[in-house]
Amino acid sequence: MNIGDASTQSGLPAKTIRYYEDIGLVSPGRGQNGYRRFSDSDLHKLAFVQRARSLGFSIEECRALLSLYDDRERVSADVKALARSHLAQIEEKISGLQAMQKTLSELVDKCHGDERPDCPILDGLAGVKVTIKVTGDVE
Amino acid sequence: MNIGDASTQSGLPAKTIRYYEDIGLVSPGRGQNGYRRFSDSDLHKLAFVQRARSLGFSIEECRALLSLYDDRERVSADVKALARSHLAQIEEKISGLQAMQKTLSELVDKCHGDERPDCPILDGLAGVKVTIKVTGDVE
DNA sequence: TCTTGACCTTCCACACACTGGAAGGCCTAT
DNA sequence: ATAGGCCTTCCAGTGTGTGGAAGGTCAAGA
Repeated sequence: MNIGDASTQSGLPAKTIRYYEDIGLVSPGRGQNGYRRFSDSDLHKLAFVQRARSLGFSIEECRALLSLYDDRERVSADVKALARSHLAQIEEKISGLQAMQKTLSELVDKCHGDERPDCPILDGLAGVKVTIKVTGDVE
Repeated sequence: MNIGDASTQSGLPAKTIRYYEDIGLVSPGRGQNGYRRFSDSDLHKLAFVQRARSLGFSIEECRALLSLYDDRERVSADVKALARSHLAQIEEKISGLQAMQKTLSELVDKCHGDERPDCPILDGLAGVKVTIKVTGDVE
């Protein structure tokens, strides 16, 4: 199977597959014409990596997962530990993004968004403390 | 003010400040000795960018925000549109990460995580449909 | 047989936003 | 005079691909 078909079947761009070979994630054979030949096992690995990447695992984590996958002596505790650590990273990222979302949506809500230059978003970014506007007399 | 103090006051590493000058986000003057000299206005810009970056705005978005900040003729609608578009990107990222979190935590929950090689996480990555184990007779 | 077009190859450069380090100049205090 | 801490520039690397150029190969049709 040539790279085009491997690409179709794994859902990975041919360029990406070549890159994965470059960094040693897969090692397809070569035909006499120099074309890469992908075995079923190569294809499985590509699909495996595709799924792991889509769950946000880094390339190095994919490499570790692949070697666990290949290892019949593996202990599932190792896999679980890797997955949990990645899960924790995902959760941290979510928290960070939610904090951004909160701050930013508060600023966006305060901005009237009309033709005037006055803008709480820019004020917020400039470090101006946004004060609550009080209507009424102040002593 | 030299770069070290600008770094302390803006919360940005000196390296990053040099990089920001490289790409034209700030343009500090120079002293006779060749050292960068940061004015209050430079410092404001650095702090502005620091805050915008911490809200996840890209460098190009920061550049746009800075130029809106500098522009007395700006309309707040432009700022709001930029912020909203960024907010939408953040929310998309959150959704993507939450989907990963869901899938991954389901797999992690299924994995007993002991000394045996058997592992639903690897099975999931390999594309094995995880089936519900039914106890009892099957006809 | 020749041509066309789709496929494949390698190699180089770019994207983002820094970060590290080397080599060397400058400034202040002892 | 020397030490150290600051500053300068320049080069290279991070991670994960993506784009494009230049050129080889293959199968089908005229």
